[in-house]
Amino acid sequence: MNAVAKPRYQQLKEMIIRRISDGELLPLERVPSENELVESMQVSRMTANRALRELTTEGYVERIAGRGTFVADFRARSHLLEVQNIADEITRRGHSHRSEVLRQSQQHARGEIAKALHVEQGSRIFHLLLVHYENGVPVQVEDRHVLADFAPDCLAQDFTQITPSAYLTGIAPLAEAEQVVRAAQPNRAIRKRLQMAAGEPCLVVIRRTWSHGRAVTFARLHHPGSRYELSGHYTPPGTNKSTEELPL
Amino acid sequence: MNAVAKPRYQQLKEMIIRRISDGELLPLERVPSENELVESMQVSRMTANRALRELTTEGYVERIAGRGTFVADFRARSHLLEVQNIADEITRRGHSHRSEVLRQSQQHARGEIAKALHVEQGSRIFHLLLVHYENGVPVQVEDRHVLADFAPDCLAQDFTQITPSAYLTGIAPLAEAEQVVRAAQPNRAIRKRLQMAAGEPCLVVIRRTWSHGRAVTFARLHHPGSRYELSGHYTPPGTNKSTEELPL
DNA sequence: TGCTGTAACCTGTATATACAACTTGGTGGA
DNA sequence: TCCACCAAGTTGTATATACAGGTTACAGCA
Repeated sequence: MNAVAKPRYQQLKEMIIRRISDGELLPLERVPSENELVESMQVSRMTANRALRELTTEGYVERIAGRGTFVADFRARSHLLEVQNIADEITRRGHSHRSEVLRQSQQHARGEIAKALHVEQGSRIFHLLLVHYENGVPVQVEDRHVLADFAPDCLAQDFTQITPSAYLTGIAPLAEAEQVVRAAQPNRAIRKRLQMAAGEPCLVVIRRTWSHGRAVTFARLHHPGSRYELSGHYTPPGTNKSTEELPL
Repeated sequence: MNAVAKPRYQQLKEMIIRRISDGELLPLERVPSENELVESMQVSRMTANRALRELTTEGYVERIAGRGTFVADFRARSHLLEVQNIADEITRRGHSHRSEVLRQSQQHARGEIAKALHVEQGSRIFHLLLVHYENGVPVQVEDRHVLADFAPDCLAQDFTQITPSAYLTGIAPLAEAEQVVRAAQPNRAIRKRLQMAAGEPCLVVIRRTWSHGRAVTFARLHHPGSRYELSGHYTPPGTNKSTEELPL
């Protein structure tokens, strides 16, 4: 039952990973040098070296001789034409996922939304607005509308615990999806939510999903262009070729 | 132009990887201990430790405190119902692929072969017999028949450089494949080629491939049951579920 | 002003040493 | 015979030290 003390170098690694996951250390930001860790953490330089070296091979940081150690810049990658749960996608990369709910309200469908969901103007729908974070860095603003009578308990959900995508999949199988991908300049609100630099474009995915023959949800997903990409997967019938690994 | 000397620990790693890839060190066999490397390679124990430690995380060896370091046992895994080039599959795992050509001759189709390829008894076909090695360990005996008029220059190919699968794919797209998987006891010749223990079963894949509406090749692939498995991939329409990671 | 050299700091590698914990085989006593 | 104990060998971790080589900023000189 006694928890044996974890090795010192492992503690250092976990401490740094935590600071990255919490967003305290942002991509490209400087990580304490070996000598700084020697002083602040009371370890030998070789122990600090091992911790940082392993974090390098694990992809958390990058090291440049003569300059220092920096949080690795990651570029998220998703699969074109596959319905993805962003939380799964992020954890599959070994990163931490967190989401923030900005809006979770009932509305009446208007204009574009009503048209996309094939419902009458004024029909009851739920509006969700979330920001998804990968290792503390925002990677997606999810702006989603859901047919109210498809998911009546939508307002009672805690979407920091389960993503809307996972929640909706749990209600009924999502049989068909249509998505459009485009690049666009974000408005000020989106740019702020994604902590994007001025002039940086968004990758926008617009997705409509059908269940039991009904369009049930319509989502606009904004991703920061510098940190996200989609890759395509093409399988000719009977062969095993694919177009993975698209160039950036 | 001057090649700077590689680090000592890197030289050690490459030396050990080479001995594994050459088949000089077989799976589960003992690798020199740190202290033995200190003596034989004239390095400090910490350097030997780093080399062996990194080989562990890279999957080449396994270490057991108090016992020693051993070449990792690998169990090859292929995808069910996907036409695979075994050389690609092996190199994708980071292992080295080598193949040995045991037979490359012209024959006349008889019985089962003629029937499988939908040709008349006595039609000209080529017969290929190869053994594929992963890190020096045999993992597949490929017994293949190819329609002669589909691949007229088949006898001129060097199949140690390009696998029959890759060569045939290069001639024409393989549009359709049918495969049957079964477990069977190998005959003496197969057992010897695969260096299998007595009583160990084979996983046998029997594959027929069509191109341009014609069955062009028929292959029997024998794998040692203890070192090879297939995993299945199932994707319901419109969703993203899969049955990867089948239990052994 | 512009350039050069240098000091300070950084990572990368290598060694010697030390102790802890685990495994195995053998020795010796009950 | 059986069991307890110990010695030897192994990996795992931690430290102190040393030197090589890259980068940056700044002082000082032309």
